[in-house]
Amino acid sequence: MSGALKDATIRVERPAKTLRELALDKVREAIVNGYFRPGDRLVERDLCAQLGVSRTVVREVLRHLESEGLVANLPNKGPIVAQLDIDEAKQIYEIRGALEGMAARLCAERSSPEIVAALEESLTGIRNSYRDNDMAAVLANTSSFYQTLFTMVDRHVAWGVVNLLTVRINHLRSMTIKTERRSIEGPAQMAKIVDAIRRGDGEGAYQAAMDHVAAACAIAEAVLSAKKSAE
Amino acid sequence: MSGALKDATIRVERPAKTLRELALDKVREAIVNGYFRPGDRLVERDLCAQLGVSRTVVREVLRHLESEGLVANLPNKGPIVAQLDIDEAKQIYEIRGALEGMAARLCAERSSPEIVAALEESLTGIRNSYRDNDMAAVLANTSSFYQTLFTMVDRHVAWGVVNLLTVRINHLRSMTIKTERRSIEGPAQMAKIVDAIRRGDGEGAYQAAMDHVAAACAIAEAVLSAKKSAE
DNA sequence: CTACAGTATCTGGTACGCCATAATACGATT
DNA sequence: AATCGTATTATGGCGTACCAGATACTGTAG
Repeated sequence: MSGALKDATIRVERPAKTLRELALDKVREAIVNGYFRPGDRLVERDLCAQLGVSRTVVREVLRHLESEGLVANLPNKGPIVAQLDIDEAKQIYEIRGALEGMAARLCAERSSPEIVAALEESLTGIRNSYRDNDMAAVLANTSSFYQTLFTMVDRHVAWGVVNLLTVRINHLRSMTIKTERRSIEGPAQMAKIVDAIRRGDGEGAYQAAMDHVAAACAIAEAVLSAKKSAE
Repeated sequence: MSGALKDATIRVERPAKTLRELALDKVREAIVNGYFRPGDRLVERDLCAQLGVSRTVVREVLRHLESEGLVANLPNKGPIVAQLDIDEAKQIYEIRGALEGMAARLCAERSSPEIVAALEESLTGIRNSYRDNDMAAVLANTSSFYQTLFTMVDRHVAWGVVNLLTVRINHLRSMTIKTERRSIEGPAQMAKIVDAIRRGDGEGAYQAAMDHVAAACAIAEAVLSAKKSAE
């Protein structure tokens, strides 16, 4: 084989996604962005019709979402969209704080121009998205910021955990970022993380990451209790 | 209805476990305790025969284990028992350290006789199990120790995460606890956690928990590299 | 208006069948 | 004999049909 043609060059890319994975993504997205509301029943045969797939696939998808914590299963009644109570949300924020703080500290300890550059790119993305009032993009870029934080120090498992937990509080996240002062304070707090990493200040990065999550948690708590008293 | 007969008294207790859950437990256990080895293919129809359930159930179980990280799915080849590489194991220990440290700190901050008593009970269980050379009991009691740590401060979500990650390194755990000095050092390190909690020393409890996990990680690393060079 | 029986709905579970793909074995052609 | 193409097999992916048991609903009889 010609040396000029690397294997990767001609490799045919196949979607390779199974129907199950497609359906999983669809349903997860539908839950996350509120098409299915918490407490809604997820009737298997209805989902079959809506997704255009068989019950076999739907059931596997529901199992998967169940183990992700997005779907709860009532015995003899069937699956519903999981309710998120305020205490659980706080716990999730707390865990995120611990893990993101850990990742930030690691980034600072092995601080490098690449890490800083990658983080600043995400941060710029967030600022631009706020400027354009594109909240979906804010969320996506925020995720990307944290993903960078974890993957730059090869903490894929921790990132997986954070990601898993984050989908469960996604609708909270979309509410917190819309809060008035969040568009200023959020990026400012993240900039503090990056600064500490640039300085190689592990403890500072840890604290800054914790502070950022704590702020998000506080807003979420306010939003949730306001929503509850409104009901 | 007679007041003397409380509803709960006559309630017929049903397993309430679905076949799926039973099968899930069986397969998970089979993987965890080594009946299926890492890399083994898990052929659906074979599992049906071995478990005595239908393919639907088996498939749902495999999906579930996949999202737990115990099973990996090779495209166009099917599910295999996930391989655990050393780096991933280290990451899992690191996360456990962060979360168990967090829980220990919380326990210390709201230190109470109940918490201390519950932890000491588990600790005694561990010491007795070591004395009796019952390694399965050591594992169970160690889990119970940590479960207490988390549930005493109502951190069920974090406990769930730790539990999820722990099954993936279970065979490592069973190797580390068999190590010579672990029977002395392990309980000693855990006693330090309890002491710090008794004193209400949050930082000390955090450090002690981190140290304990770090020690386990070091042993696991040694075991793994020894095993690798033996191959 | 209430109690009860019947009915519809839905999940849990099973069985079976079809198709696509990958690997392997086998046979034919050069 | 080496290689190429084809048949077979193993297996996963997916769909459908069916049944049992629990629950929710509904209409009717008393």
